[in-house]
Order: sequence, then structure tokens, then C-alpha cells
Amino acid sequence: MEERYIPQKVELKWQRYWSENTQFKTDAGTERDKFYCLEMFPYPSGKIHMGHVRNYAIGDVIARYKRMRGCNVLHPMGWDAFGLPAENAAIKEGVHPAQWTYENIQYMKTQLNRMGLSYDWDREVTTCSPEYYRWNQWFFLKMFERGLAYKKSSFVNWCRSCATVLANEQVIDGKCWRCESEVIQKELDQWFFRITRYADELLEGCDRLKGWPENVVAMQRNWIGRSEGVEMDFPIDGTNEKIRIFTTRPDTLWGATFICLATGHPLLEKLVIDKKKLNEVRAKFENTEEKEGLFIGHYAINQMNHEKIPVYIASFVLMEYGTGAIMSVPAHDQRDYEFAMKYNLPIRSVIQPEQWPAGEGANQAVMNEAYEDEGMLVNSGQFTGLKSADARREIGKYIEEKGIGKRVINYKLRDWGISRQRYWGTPIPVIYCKGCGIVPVNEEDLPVVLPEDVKFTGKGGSPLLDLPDFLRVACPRCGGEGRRETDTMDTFVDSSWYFVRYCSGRDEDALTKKHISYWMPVNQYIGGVEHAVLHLLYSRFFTRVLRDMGILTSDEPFNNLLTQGMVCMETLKCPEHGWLFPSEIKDEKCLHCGSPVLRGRVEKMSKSKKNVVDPDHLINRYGADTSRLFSLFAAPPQKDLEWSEKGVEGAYRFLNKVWGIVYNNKSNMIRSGSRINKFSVLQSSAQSLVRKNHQTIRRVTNDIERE
RNA sequence: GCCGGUGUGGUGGAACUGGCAGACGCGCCGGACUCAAAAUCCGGUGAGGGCAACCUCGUGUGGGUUCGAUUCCCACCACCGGCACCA
Repeated sequence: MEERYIPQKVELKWQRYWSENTQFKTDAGTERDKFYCLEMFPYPSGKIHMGHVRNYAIGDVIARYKRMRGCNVLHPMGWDAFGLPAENAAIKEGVHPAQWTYENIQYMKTQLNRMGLSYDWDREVTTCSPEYYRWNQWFFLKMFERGLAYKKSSFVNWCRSCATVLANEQVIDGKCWRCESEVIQKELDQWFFRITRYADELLEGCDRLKGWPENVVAMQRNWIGRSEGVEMDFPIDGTNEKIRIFTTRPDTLWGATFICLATGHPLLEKLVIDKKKLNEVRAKFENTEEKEGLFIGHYAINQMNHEKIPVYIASFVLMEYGTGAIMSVPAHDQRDYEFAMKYNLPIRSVIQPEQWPAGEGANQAVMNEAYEDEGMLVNSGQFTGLKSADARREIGKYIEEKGIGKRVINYKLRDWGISRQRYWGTPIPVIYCKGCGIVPVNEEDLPVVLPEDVKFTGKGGSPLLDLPDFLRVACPRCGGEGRRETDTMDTFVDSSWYFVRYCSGRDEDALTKKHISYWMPVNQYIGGVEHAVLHLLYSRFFTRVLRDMGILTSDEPFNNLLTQGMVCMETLKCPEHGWLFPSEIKDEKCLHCGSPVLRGRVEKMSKSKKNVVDPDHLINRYGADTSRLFSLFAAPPQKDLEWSEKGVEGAYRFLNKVWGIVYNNKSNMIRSGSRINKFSVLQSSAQSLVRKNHQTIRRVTNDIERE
């Protein structure tokens, strides 16, 4: 009688076996080499999607492989459980965020188990539990002590109708993603983490991220955006004010023919008398792509050549970068060039290609774009004749000696704003006291528990504001009347250190140094490339902060990073009914109206475009092994994977074949799966099977080790 | 504009880091089983030529290094991704 392959039966048997024998429990013993294998933990949105299947299938292969190679493997899983969707569900459906979240976790956990993933669930982490987030608060207090957490006023995206701050990602075409009303910039007091203190180290560390994909490292470098230059003062003629500018090209100082200020530059308030006009101009310049400018009626003095040059407000100058003011050198900067052409300002060349004979640049008549390359200085006083790179160095020294400027390093990286005017997050452990000001909560009073008996009106504003019991608190310093902070932390705080929490057992202290130094850093991290800057940069920052607190010994959290590609699928559209699920078409026609279906582009699976496959259906129909095999087999892990029903069937047939080869084999030894002690007694067909098996082991080993 | 990546049959993609290009899967063609179909199994499948053993060409394009290049070097083309008035 032939044995048939029934995946559901086989998988259930082994999943039961694994769970009864606690196969994947992390070994406390430290004899063997450790291997920390981690996949990015999911947000408990309700159901897993194909992206999860792919991510976790890849990680599971590595974890199982390392176990078989004799490593002591830590392979944990958890939940990034704070966040907006839970709160939105509360507003929409009246279910408490905690209930919504925990129910989702429960369901998704059964899904992950059905996939046959080898996790040590004893170390499960749920970021919305007080046991977890108390450490967010503890880190916050420690960072506050060190000046790494601070409060300042800053501009944020604000939706009037929802009465809340929005993250940049939640502003779509300048409108609120939820109510589609206009988003404005509002100045609010916000908490920040001083990530910029580590900017240099985070940048230098990029050179040592050998196990990371180059594009991710490049994105990190780009995001940090270091540039060297000088800051220099331009006194304003007839006043006591000075404009401080930043430039990376001090070698072009003699070519500066005007100054531009950002619309938000503070000096404008002092220099411009007509405030009405000023505000009009600001409004006009705010959202324009054009290069707009306006002369403000003042002149500034270039302290290199004592020349008087006009001062403009300009739409293209950013307040957030440098000093919010620039010297404009139209001959050597394309933007300045365009601006100068538009407003008929002088263009003076001070750098020319080295091959040119000296002096030619001086009477260079025709120029149709800025010359931005390196070259030789002309018309530049005592620096004429120097190469531009040398001139930058010499001029930098010169202005420092003369006390008219200084050499500086600038970063694009901004401090990390962590305040959220939301309920479902970690309460920021701070109390405001009339007498003492900002007072941190005492360590022994942690955690500041997020109250659960709140009402969700959807009107905006944190529901915590309606809770006097939470709000009113004695000042820890003077005992007087205090008020709690109602802002919560950005959920990226939760995920910036969760990999450290896994190192110790659930019942142990989260920061048991022995365990952390044993397991950290993560040997292999796997997740989507969409976190290339945010999560991965914050985690690198947190790792360094924890190192400086003496909790960690490594500089970097993740030795090797694998960013898996997206799972994609063709989109289908009906002219009448819009996007269609694959199940809504038959014979190339829409099931609802019979119109011919338009086949669209292959795009990332998304619910809104209905080009999705539900892992539940897949597992019910073909089994978990087929799902896992397909997602590993259809494309290399780093690349995008295009969904193909045929491909899934192929994977299923393949497993069928393997099953048949083993269970319907003529050899008893093969069939029973007993250990082959004597190769020579096997029949020749069994011998070739054993040989093939070993060849396969070798190939798989090579493939995984090479990654 | 700046940074990064990719380019191999009809198709998804392999090729042990310079050594028989196209593994494995999908599709297609032929055969077996069947009254028939599905499923399954066996064989074939880069292009051109030859009855045949075989021969010639072939990894985006053009050059180079080498006994030998999909792999290394130079230039170019195309596509994809990230950032972007960053001074």
C-alpha cells in the first residue's frame, strides 16, 4: 500500500512533537558556540501576511541549520505591540486597544506555530506590557540624567480636526491620512533623544558593517549626511546684526555676490519692518518648487573682500540645515546661478579649471551653468592660484585666525523626536511641578502604568487628559502639586532594544549582564529593507547608549543583516469594479459584470490593491512546508519575489516526490528512516539516494555559509 | 543631481569566488497509464547547422587582462531602488 503525502497530518505530528519536547528552548549552557538568529518582530495587525511568511521562513532555515551544526541557538519571537492601528480600532469599533492587540497576538501566534517555525516562546516579548515598557521608561530616565533626553519646542505636523501630531509618514500630499484635512506646522514642546551626539560614531561605524547590504549602509551614511565646512559671519551694513552662514565651499568666498535667508530665519523679524509683507512672502514661498526671492533692503559685508552685497529672502534655503542662511556664489553653485539669472544679480567666477591659462576666468563672458568642480582660484586676493581643495583648508585656518568664522561639521541627522500625543504607547515618566519644573519620576516608582479605563472619542487629544487620577500626582522632589506628562513615546523606542530583552529569560531581570554579553550582538538579523534607516539606525544608537551605561559590551547590535525583498503580485482591475482579488476573475473576465480584466503591474502585495494571498488559505490547501519551500525557492532572499500559483504547485509536487522517494522506497532502512551504518549492504538504488542526500547536505551547507 | 543595485533561455532563477553556462522549478513538446480527462510517471527542450557522431554562435553593448571570463579591469547603454533646493 502506497503512503500518501498529507501535509496537514505530517506537519501536525511534528509540531506537536516539537512543542511537547520543548525542542527549541534556549540552552543556558555556554559550552557550544552561540548563535543569535533574529527576525524583525511583527506589529500585531491581525493576521500574518506573505511578507511575514517569507521573512520567518528564511530565519527559521538559518536557526535550524545552526542548531544542526551544533550551535547554541537563540531564536525568539515577540510583538511590536504599541501603535496607532490599535487606537484607531478603538475609536472605530469601540474595542479597547489592549484587547484588540492581545487578541491579534493570540491569533497570529497560532498562525506562526502552524507554519512550523522553531521559536523559543519562553522568551516572547510583548512591548505593550508594563513589564516590557518599564525599561523604556528606565532608559528614558538614564538618558535624561545624561542629557540624552531633553525637551524643546519644535515644529510638528498637526491635524486640526484630529487635534493631534502626525508622523511624516501619515501626511499624504500635505493632508491628514485619516480625515484628509489640511495638515499645518505647529510649534509644540516635544521630547527628543540626542542621537546627534552619536552622529560621528554612527557614521564611522558604517565602515565596519561588513555583514550588511551595501545599499542599507549607504542609506545610513546618506541619512546621517556629514559635511565639513565653515561658518562665517556677514555683518549687516548700518546695524549691529550679523548673518551667520554655513558653506562647504569657503574656496568660493570671493565669488559671493549676495546672501540668502530662509523664510523662517529669526533675523527677518528684526530687519524687515513691513511684517504684513513679510508674512505674505513667507506664505507664498512656503510650498513652492520655484526659486523665489525678495531683496529685503539690507546689505551685508563680505569680510574677506569687504564688499557690500544684497540680502535676500529665498524660497530654496532651508531653516533646518546649517544656519538657515547661505552666501550665494552663482558662478559655482547651480541653484545660486538660477537665482542670479532670475533676479539679474552679478555672477563672478573665482574657480577655473586648472588647465586654463591664468586670468582667463576673469573675463569669462559666457556661462550657461555654474562651474561646480574643483579647480584653481582666481580673483581671490592672497589665495589666488591655490587649488580649491588647498584653498578650503587655508581659508578655513585664515578665518579662524581672524576670528570671523570657524570650521564646523554639519549633519543632516536631526535629534529624534519621541513625543506622541497618543494613548497607546509608553508613558513618558516625567512630572511637571509648578515649583520644580520638569521632574523625572523616581526609579522605584516605575513603571508608570498606562491606565486602561479610558474613553476613546476620536475627537483627538490624548484620552489621558480626561483622567484626573492619572494626571494629578505629587511632585517627587517637593511633594507639591504636580501634573503627569500625557505624551507617550514613539513606538520606535520599543523596537530599538527588544533584541536585548530576549537575551534574558522572561522571569529574569531584563538587564542581566551575563546573558546580554553572552548573546549580543545578534549574529543574523533578517527583515524588510523599509527599516533601512529608522529602526536600524535607532537600534545602533540605542546599542551605543546602552554600552555607555555599561549594560552592553558591543558597539553594534546586528553583525549580519539580510534584507529580504518584497513579495509581489500582478494587480487586476475591472473597469467597473476597480481592483479585483484573483478569486474575482474567471476566464479573464470580472466575475461581477463580465468585463474583460485589465492586468496591471506586478507590485508589492497590498490589501488596497487586492493583489494579496492569505497565508491561511495557502497553508490549508498545500501545508506549511509548501508555503515555506515556495517562498525560499522562487527567488533569492534579497530579491523581490513574484507570487506564482504554478510555482506553489511546483513546490508541492516537489515535496510529494521527496515523500514518495522515502516512504515508498524498496529499502527497509530508507523507509524506516533508521541510521545507515553500512553503506555497502544497501541496494544500489538506495546507495545512490544516500549519496544524493550527502551531496545535497554539502550544497546546502555551502549555500548558507556563503550568505 | 547624488548614492546604491541589477542585467544569463519562453519564464523565476543556478553556476562551489576564474575552469564543461543554463542546476532546480514553471511553461512547452513527445510518450506511458486511462474508454476519456485530471493526477502521476518517463523522455526532450538556448540559437543555428548536420542522417549522425558532432560543429559554430551564445550571459545588456564595446574594448582589455588571461591558456581560459557570466565571474576581474575600463568605457557605454538599459532598468530598479533610496535620498534630494542639504549650501
